[in-house]
Amino acid sequence: MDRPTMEDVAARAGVSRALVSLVMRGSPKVSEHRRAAVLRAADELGYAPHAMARSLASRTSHFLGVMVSDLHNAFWAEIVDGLDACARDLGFELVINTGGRRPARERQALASLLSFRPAGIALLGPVVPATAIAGAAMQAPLVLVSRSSRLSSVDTVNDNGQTGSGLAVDHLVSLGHKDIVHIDGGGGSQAAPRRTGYLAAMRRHGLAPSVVGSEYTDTAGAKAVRELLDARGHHLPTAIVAANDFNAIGAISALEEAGLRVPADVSVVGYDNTSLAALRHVSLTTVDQPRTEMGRLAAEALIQRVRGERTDPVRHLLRPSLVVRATTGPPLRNF
Amino acid sequence: MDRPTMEDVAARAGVSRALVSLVMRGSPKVSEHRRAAVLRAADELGYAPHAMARSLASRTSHFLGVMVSDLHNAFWAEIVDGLDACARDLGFELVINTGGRRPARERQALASLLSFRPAGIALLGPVVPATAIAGAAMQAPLVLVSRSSRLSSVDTVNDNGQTGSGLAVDHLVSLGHKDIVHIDGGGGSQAAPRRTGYLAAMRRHGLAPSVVGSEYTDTAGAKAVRELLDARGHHLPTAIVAANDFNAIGAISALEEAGLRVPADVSVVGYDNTSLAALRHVSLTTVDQPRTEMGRLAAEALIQRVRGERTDPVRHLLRPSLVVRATTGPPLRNF
DNA sequence: CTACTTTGTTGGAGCGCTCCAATCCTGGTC
DNA sequence: GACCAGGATTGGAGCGCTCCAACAAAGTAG
Repeated sequence: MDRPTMEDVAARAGVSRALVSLVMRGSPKVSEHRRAAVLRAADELGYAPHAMARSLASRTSHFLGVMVSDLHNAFWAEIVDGLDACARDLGFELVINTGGRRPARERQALASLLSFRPAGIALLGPVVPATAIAGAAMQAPLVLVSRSSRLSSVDTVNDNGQTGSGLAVDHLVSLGHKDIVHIDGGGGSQAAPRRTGYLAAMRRHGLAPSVVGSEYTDTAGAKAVRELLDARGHHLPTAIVAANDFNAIGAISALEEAGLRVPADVSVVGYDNTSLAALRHVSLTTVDQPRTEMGRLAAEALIQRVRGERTDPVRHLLRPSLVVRATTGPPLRNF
Repeated sequence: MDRPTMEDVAARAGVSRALVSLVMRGSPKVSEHRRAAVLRAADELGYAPHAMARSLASRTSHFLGVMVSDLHNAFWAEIVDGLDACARDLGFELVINTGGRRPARERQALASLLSFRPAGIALLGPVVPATAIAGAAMQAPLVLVSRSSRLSSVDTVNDNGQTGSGLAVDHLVSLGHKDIVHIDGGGGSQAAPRRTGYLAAMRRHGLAPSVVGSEYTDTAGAKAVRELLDARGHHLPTAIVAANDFNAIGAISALEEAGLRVPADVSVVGYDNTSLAALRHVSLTTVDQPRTEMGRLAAEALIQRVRGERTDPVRHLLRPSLVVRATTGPPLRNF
């Protein structure tokens, strides 16, 4: 398992170690003759550069550290796709980590990422305190996805949750709904703007808003609906704007268990357009965040900073869009 | 962004660089007095060790490279959980990568992981050719999850797909089903043993097997059912053993669209027990792989090799279990 | 034919750390 | 008070690489 070094390659090719280094970095100032010899020697020896030694010596690195808050949620996978595509185009690799949405573990994960001295750091939906982010931002260029910050040293990429819930409400109103309830995401990330957007849209349409507290899980969604059923009796709303897709699916289950049909009796809109929503069995009307684009913008922002092309912070606020599927329709009853 | 080095800490604490190194590595042979001084200096300077320099100098590393074939599939997230928990216990960190199920990209991802000289490598459901795996195994201890290998230098962790499908068939037979169809996963990983297990179980029960070719997606599952409907007309099977959960959900949608009820008309069993299956709206009877355990065993096997405690390959073949939910029941009709 | 570029190549220093042999202290012992 | 064992501390070499100044070789111009 003792892998060959540049020295070995150099010896075999009959050149100096520095020349091998030049070849490995694709320098143009190497004669074709020598380049071929070095490449052949490297190949014969099974030589592959040592990334650590390289970045130690050059005091730069060509990879970005990415901390994904939750590997279980495929939502982040598409952000990573965008991040990866863009980073790759610009000559960077991705090194991923996770903190499992637990602040203490995320802190460790962040420290571990930092200990590799990446060119930059992307935090996807982190739950660590702002001070930890500020600390990390002092060590490397940093971009935040799905979380905002006022620090001038960090860039952020978010979708406009306010606009998103607005789209959901507008859609329902245009179908003829008037009694629309919002099941909210509690303290979850982005729950606040979604709630605000719902309230603003209802006000804009001259309708009375109604918010039920909940969380980003399907069981919480089901629970919220059951509470709604208990509280409102037969005066159920005709439509629900759920906190996110999981929550929406829980809500739908509870509605169906109560003998109500979706969308005939109650229309439901989710948020996030997870792969779940697209399943034909679910076919959820939902708000889509341009995830790949978000990842791409995050990588771009990060690399601009890495290259020193920009020092002012960038705040991307992307426009979500509505994906209409089978869980919304005109209200068929009038309680 | 010029971070402090050991030299800086040493200067501030009034000791030598070597002593700082000892403190950082938690050596017992440092006086409490000095240790405290070093720690304080490090804290004041915001010093954090440079993982690369450390592993370059020590020629060992304390992290494991993990290539996840597909970040979109939460299945792997739980394997990573197990891997992470065990690795952490034994003093290792995880560095994650992905190749998006594309052989070329996975190759790159593997090379990139290797270039960091990790202590070991875990490949989760890789689709790269066996030769690439053999090559990687020469560079670092390697464990394969959800993929088998005959190489004596690599360890493997798999669930017993054959047993798994057998459990599904047994369950259905015990409910009274006789006409049980298997929708298979085509060339997908683990599709073959699942098919074999189905065939063996049907034979064991003296029933006639019937396999429909398909893939690991919900649209493929739906398509397979529609083909079944077309081909069999009113002679539909009373139960289906699907390739995996996604496939099962597609199958259920297609059945429902055709006016059939699940499980009243047709029972459906999935495979993998993804978080999807547990959603109350889905509530799919499925075969569970002990994922966390698989991750744990993978980490354990890897670290044993890293430590040189073992050179013989280990082949873990875990016993899956059946999770009965709402998509299976006794057959209510006799076509 | 000498002086000056240009192009290709090289040795050496050094990145931040670990590891080892050598050194420096203590306190205990006779 | 000299001696020693043992622990605590240190300088130096070196990990595999990059970078730079220096240099050799081959043109190019005067």
